[in-house]
Amino acid sequence: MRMAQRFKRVGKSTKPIRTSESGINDPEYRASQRLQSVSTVAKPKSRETESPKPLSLPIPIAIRSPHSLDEMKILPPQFFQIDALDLAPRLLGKFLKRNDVVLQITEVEAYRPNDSACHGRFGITQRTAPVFGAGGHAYVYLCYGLHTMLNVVADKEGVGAAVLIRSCAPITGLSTIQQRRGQKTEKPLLLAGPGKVGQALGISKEWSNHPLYSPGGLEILDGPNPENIIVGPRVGIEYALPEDVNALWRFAIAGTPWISAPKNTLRPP
DNA sequence: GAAAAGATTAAA
DNA sequence: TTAATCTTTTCC
Repeated sequence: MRMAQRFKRVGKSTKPIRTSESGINDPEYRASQRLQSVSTVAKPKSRETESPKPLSLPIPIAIRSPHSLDEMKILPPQFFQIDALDLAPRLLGKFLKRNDVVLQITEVEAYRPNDSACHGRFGITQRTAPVFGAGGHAYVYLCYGLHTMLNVVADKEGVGAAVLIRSCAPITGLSTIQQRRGQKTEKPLLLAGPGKVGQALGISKEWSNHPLYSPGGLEILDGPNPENIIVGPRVGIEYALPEDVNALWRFAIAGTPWISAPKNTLRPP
């Protein structure tokens, strides 16, 4: 029943992704992004025999060397204080860190003001207050009475916007992740899905409003920008207005196996 | 106060 | 396909 509804509406819109206008104002941060960013321009097709699918995201240097993990920089508050639609794709490739566990963000969704799918649509309540706070905090809530969902609050204070972390790739602390998840696998079953991310990080709604830019607890560290991104309509929001259901506000790293279901609604922008 | 529904998951 | 499970929001 719900499955049928879920697949009924697949976004056919060709509306281009909104690109950053205001962007990040900190010049120092911009410089560092330039240095480490990988080209986002699609490579020209040299041969027709080439595989149509892009290869998996290259393994970040940080994965191989714990030493370089120590040098990874925590992202400043201003990184998050932009439109959720700009922030969402920028979070791809970044790292979530809690003690020994480090996850790389592979799939996200943007939720914004005047968005009938956003939890902020009823205004400030006890649960949603962090969504209206300054960008860079966590918004954590319980879904279906079972699952802990982690969002990154976006934009300025007073704006109700956030980015849902839907999937991650495990980087360090695999055994801790497996223990918390109750799964011994290393396959995407381990971390592809928003409830799984919250469980793997061992967080509860008590973590809502936690600052992600402060050392200690749960942090977001800088990471490489993905080569290519795929987009699609958001998942599980059939109750929303059609224009919001159809908006292509779900983003994922192209080629990564760490993507939640349904995958067939994602495609190049 | 009661009731419905939910940004889901794993197992059958 | 369905049960699990409980908080939030709405409606009477």
